Amino acid sequence: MAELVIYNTLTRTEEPFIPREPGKVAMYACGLTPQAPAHVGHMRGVVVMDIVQRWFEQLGYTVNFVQNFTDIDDKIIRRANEEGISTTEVAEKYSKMYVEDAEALGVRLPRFVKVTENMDAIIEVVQRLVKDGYAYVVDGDVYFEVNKFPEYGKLSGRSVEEMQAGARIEVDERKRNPEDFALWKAAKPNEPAWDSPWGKGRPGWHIECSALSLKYLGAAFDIHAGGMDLIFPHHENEIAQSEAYLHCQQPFARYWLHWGPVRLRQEKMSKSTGVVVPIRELRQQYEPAVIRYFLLTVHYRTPLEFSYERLDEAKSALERIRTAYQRGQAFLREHRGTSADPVVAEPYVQQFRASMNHDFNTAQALATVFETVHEINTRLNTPEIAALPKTPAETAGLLDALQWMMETVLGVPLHQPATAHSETLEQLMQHVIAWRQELRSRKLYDLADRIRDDLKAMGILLEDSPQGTTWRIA
RNA sequence: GGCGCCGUACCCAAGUGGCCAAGGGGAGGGUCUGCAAAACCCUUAUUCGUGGGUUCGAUUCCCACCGGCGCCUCCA
Repeated sequence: MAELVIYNTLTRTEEPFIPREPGKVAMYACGLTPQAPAHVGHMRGVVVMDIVQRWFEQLGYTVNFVQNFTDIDDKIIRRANEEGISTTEVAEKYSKMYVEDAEALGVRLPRFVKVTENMDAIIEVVQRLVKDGYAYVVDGDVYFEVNKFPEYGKLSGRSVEEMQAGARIEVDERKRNPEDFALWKAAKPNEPAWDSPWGKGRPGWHIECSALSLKYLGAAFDIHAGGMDLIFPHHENEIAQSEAYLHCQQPFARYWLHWGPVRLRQEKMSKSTGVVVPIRELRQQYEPAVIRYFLLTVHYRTPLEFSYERLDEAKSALERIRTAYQRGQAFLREHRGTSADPVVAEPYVQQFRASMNHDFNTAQALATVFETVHEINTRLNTPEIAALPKTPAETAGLLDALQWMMETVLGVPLHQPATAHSETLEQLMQHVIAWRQELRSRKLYDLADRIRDDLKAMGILLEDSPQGTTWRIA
């Protein structure tokens, strides 16, 4: 289990993964503020974490994966006012959409935790920070005092002096230092508020992730993940307040994993700029498996440029994999009862494992997938090899390996979603194919070709081969 | 201005101090086939932004420059 290497933002190096507790992985990812439909950038994080979870499971770990919903904050309040519904309704509406989108992409859901259901835990952390002198109260607000935490800046690699030099933000006069950040905000009139020792109010953005992750995972948990744009200030602040809370006796989290941004037309996809492709819309245009495949074609830390050309490429590439898998299955149906021989597949599996163990390198792992595909195609394509007695067993082994790589690890289905009328449609197609075959045997090729062209226009592809005609939906 | 990342073929994209610099998409040629599709074979980087340095040897390490991006403000 020790062969996994993870890039840790905290040390800026690749480190062997050593769990806090043998056989177990505790991980936390910063979720989103549910106030708008999720876009492709959000889904990248979701898919990356799903892959991470799946790979840990393949390595034999039991994974405890927690993700938060920031279900109360300024933007949710604004949204609630715009839509004329309550903040709870806003949060529920968009959380639900997010979960649906994630599930559509084949993601196994983490344990979701909400800020509004964990106020006690949050207040408890703030209280202790005030008591221990790391935080101070001003007019019902509570601020964390950055100067009290000497290691501030260790994640993002900047010093407090540098930040002051480059500060562009307006300084709140009530703060002792410009970098101090809010742990608790006093309620303004007509805002949702919770009781606290400092009066009615609600938590600051950073404190919730600290409180929730510590509550559900405990100190020094294994992996804290998020988008790269969260490194500063969000994660930097989380470390400061959490380690202060832990009296600097233990680290907050041990490995910091950050995925790269998704860009659109050379700009980061972001709600605030409006440069977004909502995943909802994209799902209308592309099968979720294609979207997921597209997200895996690049290493998770590399920025990913979104484009429809890339998605079309992903579609073609995935089709190549699926075609090989389906051909292989058809071949095996002619050789019922063969048990899989894993020997031929073994080198591919090993290579795939090595890629995944090297910081979850899915882009590299996909190269191995294609080598496996090539191996399968060659066997089926070469009559002398296909006729060998051992070929069915070896092919079965290769198909098992392919399925394991694609479906079990990468979570990309090898079958397209079944159509609603598949039973009827299948019967109909068999008739169409038979009639067309009749035309072909009478050499009425223009009629046969017209049928094929018409079906193609409908999105149904006919493929003739010496073994007969097959059909599939494009 | 500060911190950090990146620049590999027509496009996307892995990667390593020295074995032919993965893989995908696209394009061209060939095999099979009535044709098409799929698949297979061949071709598409004597070279990894530019210029120096370290080294027996660098695309890979160091420095400078050019170009692109992220963060420094809410952000996945």
